[in-house]
Amino acid sequence: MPVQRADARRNYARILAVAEEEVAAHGADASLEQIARTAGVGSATVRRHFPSRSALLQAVFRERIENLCARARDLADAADSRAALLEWLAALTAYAASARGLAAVLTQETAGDSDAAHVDACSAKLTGSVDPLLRRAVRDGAVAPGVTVADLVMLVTGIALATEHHADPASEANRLLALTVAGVSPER
Amino acid sequence: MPVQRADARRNYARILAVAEEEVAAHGADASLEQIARTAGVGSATVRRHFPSRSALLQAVFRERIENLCARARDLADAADSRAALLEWLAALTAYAASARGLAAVLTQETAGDSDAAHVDACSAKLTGSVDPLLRRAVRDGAVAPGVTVADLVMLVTGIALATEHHADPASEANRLLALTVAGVSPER
DNA sequence: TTGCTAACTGGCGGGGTCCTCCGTATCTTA
DNA sequence: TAAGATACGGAGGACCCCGCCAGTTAGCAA
Repeated sequence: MPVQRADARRNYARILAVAEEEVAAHGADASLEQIARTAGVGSATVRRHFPSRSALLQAVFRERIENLCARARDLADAADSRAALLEWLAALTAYAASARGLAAVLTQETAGDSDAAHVDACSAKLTGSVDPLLRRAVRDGAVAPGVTVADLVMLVTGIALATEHHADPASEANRLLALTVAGVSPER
Repeated sequence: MPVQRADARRNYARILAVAEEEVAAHGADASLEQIARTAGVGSATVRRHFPSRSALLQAVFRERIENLCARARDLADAADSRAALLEWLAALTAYAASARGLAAVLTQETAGDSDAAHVDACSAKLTGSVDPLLRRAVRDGAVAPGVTVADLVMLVTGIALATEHHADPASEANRLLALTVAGVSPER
């Protein structure tokens, strides 16, 4: 691949910018057609750059995911491993609850769907960055062994999905996260 | 309304039966058009009996919901209130994970959506039946006060939604439920 | 039994989306 | 600047949801 053509790069950027707004406004099932129209390109061009809907969503949320990864790395050597993990979970929850569609991407991803072959899969990055955080928490006895990053991500995205239609998603998601962390009915 | 006409009742039943299969096969966003075709009625007839998609889903899952309610009532005076609640949660999880679409209905419902005016809203029934169970668990100190049935339902439906695309939804949902019950990182 | 009437029905058309194909415009490189 | 590779976008097919409307039918009354 002898580098991408200049106009292709331009269009890619345009589409991505429009898609961000559109997804923010209409959630994960925003109209690709509408995005193409607003971006002033043909619908085929959108499909060319983003073969599937989830590919587009992935690109849209890439930056946010990166932020979360960076956050995880920052927290990796905090004094209190449990607090660090919880803080990160809160951040993830806030993102997932506010950015409609992020949860949808992560569920498909985490579930190991069709185009998981996509190199820079969001969840893969997340897993890589958060794993140290989780490992420390497990080592310190704050989290039961056997719990994986994927588990945590699924729980949070589940919460985000379930609260999506709620009146106040963010605060409800927080409530549920707290409940999940503390346990609905822990032994003893 | 001088009672429903006989043919209307017949069609209602036909549509419902077909819808059950179709939803089981294609999840919550099965094609209404397809349902109409298979049932041998016009698409308008489907719409007439079930004004919204969620109305149809509600009807489809009404029976299952009733089962869950009955289960809750049976468990209401079990010896161990905690075990009873957990057993019920497991049942709910199993239902939500196996019946694609049930989770979707419950999330919309629990979130207090548009047509919540619908008299026999699924979640309303659930709440009514399960509340005693939860109250006892709270009284016995197994569950923190302030936790509502809606919270529990949202958690479980969230888990179901998040695991929907997973390879083995049922077992994964179970894992996550156990984790949620025990707490990801309970204090002490 | 025989109308009558209101409830019920099904098809049609409009608007929208997704997806694919293919002739054409544009960029890159020599 | 000319040739070739690359990307573009519109047309068209398939599907779906939705509202409307004229025809049909079930159930009530005489």
